[in-house]
Amino acid sequence: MDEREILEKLNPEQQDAVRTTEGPVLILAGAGSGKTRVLVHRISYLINVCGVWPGNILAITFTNKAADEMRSRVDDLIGFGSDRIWVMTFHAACVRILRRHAEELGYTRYFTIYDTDDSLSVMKDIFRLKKIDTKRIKERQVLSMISSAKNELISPENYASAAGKDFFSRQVESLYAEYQSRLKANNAMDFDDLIGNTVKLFKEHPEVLAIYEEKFRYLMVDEYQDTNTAQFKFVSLLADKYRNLCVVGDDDQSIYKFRGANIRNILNFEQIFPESKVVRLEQNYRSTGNILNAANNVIRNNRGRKAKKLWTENETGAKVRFRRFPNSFDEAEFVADEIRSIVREGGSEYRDFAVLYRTNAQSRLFEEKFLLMNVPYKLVGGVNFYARKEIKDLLAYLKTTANAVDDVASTRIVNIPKRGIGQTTITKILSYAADGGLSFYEAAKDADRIGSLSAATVKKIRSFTDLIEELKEDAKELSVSALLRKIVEATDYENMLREQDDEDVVADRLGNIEELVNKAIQYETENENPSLSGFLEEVALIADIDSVEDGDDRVLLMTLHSAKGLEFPNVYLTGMEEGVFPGMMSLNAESPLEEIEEERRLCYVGITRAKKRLTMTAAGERMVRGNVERHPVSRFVREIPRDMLDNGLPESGSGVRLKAPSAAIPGFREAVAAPPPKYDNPYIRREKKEPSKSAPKPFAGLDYKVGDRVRHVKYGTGVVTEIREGKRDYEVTVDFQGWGSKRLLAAFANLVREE
DNA sequence: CCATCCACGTTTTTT
DNA sequence: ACGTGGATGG
Repeated sequence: MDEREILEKLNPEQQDAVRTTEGPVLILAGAGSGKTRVLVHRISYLINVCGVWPGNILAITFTNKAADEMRSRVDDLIGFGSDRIWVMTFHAACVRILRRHAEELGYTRYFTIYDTDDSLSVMKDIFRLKKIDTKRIKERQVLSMISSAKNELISPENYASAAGKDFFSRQVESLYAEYQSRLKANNAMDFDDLIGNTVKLFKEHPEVLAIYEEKFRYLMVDEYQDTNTAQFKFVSLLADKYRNLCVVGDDDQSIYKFRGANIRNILNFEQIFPESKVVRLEQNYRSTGNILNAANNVIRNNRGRKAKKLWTENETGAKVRFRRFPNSFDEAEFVADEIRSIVREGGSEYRDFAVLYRTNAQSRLFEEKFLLMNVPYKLVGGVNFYARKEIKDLLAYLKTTANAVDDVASTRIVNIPKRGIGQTTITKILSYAADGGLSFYEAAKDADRIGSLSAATVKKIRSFTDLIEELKEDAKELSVSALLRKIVEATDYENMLREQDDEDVVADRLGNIEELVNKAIQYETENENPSLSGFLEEVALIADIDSVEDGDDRVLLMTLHSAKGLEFPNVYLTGMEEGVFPGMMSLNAESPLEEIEEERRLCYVGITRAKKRLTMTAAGERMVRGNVERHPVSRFVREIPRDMLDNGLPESGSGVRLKAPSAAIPGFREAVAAPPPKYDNPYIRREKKEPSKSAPKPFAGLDYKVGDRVRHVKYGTGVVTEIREGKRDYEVTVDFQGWGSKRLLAAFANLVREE
């Protein structure tokens, strides 16, 4: 592939970005402006035109999915030698470096990676030991402070000087120190350590840094706006010598401040690298004109951003739609129902749709309606697959087998299945371990030397250590998947599940286990030298979004955060309400202005996911943590000029004809026409009136009313308890004898009034 | 040591 | 509404 071929499919700015190979480059890439395309072509240009050796290139992303995508596009474009390029996430790259140099930092190369759950159990242990009252500080709170410190490269030693000398900071400081020493004793690193320890390695061992700065002469960082201080340091250390650092990002899509992302990394790039060149990619190839306009109108309300304006040559397309429903059930039903009808009409597939929301908790309603309406969906996020109990149990067995020093893993499973080893015994073993400088597992093997344990208890412990010893032997010959099967069998895991869970839960968990075995098999076939620790590593760094495959035809349900980097023909942006999105946390924050700007960027990300059609929805009422809340329409909706929105109000000659006046339900569909918002108090309840339930009045087109007895073909007879106006039909709630309360759509239910 | 029941707090977002 | 963790009793 020659220069002309590489450049011919790129616009002038993209070409500029690709051809600027030397020195620091900042590529400001708006949403949908083809930044992955630029990165991939730039790699190809480096190799084919500049003659760079593929092994000298490091391309960093945040998610495995992004890395996989870039890898496969690079493979397609380059072919030979492309496997020598490092295309991976920050975490994966750091792990790879750390494995090689773990000894320099006092770890072994078999160190384990702790997820947040593991960190939590370590911290709980520390709290127990130090007898800290969880009423005053919570483990999670301390962990998040530690995490922020690590993101800023603040070590336990200099924590106090950074945070202050008050009692609280002192306490966190000592907890941080204790936490860190435990991780080290367990030969474990948490996510933040992976970055932080690599930076530490580079700083303390210049000879190691020399290897990698020599190796990675060309660095590329995707989603640069999301880098934190530690990641920035990692990159700048590597780039310091040759200065061929190309970062790609969009300050308007910075949405990870909460986990330490430092937006100044991108805003100040030109100050930090004065000789840098800036390339702006502002042509959008993804969305229609209307969608892009909406996005521009929302994001322009933010201060402190790099000036830019996306434009497109794409068609204007349909107006962005906004619909407001009486409650969140109706909202979910509308979305499910509409997707189903559109797909049934033909021309679209389920995979063309995504439903986005602010928090994972909002997914449930959609799941229920989708299930009910037989719309295939895939839920992304929520409880991570690898965070499920059964998976963590089995992984803990694997971890104990691979790295017997990992106390978190071994204490987790010492009594799974029940072996009669309780907290008291564990504490005794742990204190023996502490005295002798041993790990929990080593101490357990010495059980007969622990005076305070009875002979019966020693025997129970023996049954555990014998099993682990056996597994260690097996691990030498068996594949990971075979080892997993062996563990399931030896622990009689299936029967254990049956004893403690309901039938359907058991089926679910067994399915998950089977899936884990499949992952292992997949790992074995995809890797040249599969190993137990290799598998554990891969599994530790995986996120839920990574499992989204193009193959299956389903609607995707996910948070706005998970959606970053993806695109869909049709997008539903749901829960557009003050207090939901922007979330109440941002509204009540110390510096709401800043936080709301972050929410607005999130909204911008959401809008720009849509290619053809964007629908925003809101609910007048929704359940939040068990109680009903009423929220006004999100300010983000109002930031889109009214004439650019299709708000569903009957216009001349178009719109849905309502069977009953919409005024029957206050606030319904009136949002856009409502008076301007009062920004100072988003919680004003502007809709005080409840739909009157006292006097059941007949609804047009129905021959029954609340209180009537009706007959249903499947459920028999029941009493109508509620009738509500849905999007295109009435929603009737009926209390059936023997079936309980059911919510039905009048048109489908065919209810007949009983005399 | 274990099973069961109740109270509590929890929720942004994720590598 | 839900899950966790603590208290209680077996």
